Amino acid sequence: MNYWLFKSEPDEYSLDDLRSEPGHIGRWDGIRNYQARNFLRDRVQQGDGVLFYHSACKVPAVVGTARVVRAAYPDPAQFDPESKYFDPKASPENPRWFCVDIEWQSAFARPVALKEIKQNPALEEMVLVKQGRLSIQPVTADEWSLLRRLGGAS
DNA sequence: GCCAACGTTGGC
DNA sequence: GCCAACGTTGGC
Repeated sequence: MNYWLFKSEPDEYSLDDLRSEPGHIGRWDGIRNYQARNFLRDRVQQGDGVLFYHSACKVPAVVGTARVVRAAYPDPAQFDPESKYFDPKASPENPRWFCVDIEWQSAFARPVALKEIKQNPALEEMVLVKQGRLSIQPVTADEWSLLRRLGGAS
């Protein structure tokens, strides 16, 4: 069982959007960064915990949690010429990009802002702090527990 | 909207 | 196989 932090722009896909999906399950697609792709493809397992992070917005913050319900499979959008995520170099025989399915789990009583995370000495080793621009990143069990506590998760 | 941090691409 | 150009990400 591993823990992750997934970033999403709330204007594109927010935690509430995930909750609104049928069965509270949504596809985490559109990842087009190689470091993030490699984590998604090689390391993210069914049952893993996900901190849901809102990026590129007024108050970047961890806003809740989700759970991985399906491990990596080829992102269908890469084969769709109509999609903005279309990749002409990808083929079903040789897919380049992957996605997972996640299930909404909880919304924090209080979002934990990036600013607050950066100021907390217990969180200074988070990838979020050390390497800013990575949209899928590993989180330790201690970081997971602390973030949930700070967010007032039950 | 600027630009810094990464990784990939491709000319030579 | 070097390295400049390019694409993506995302805080500010």
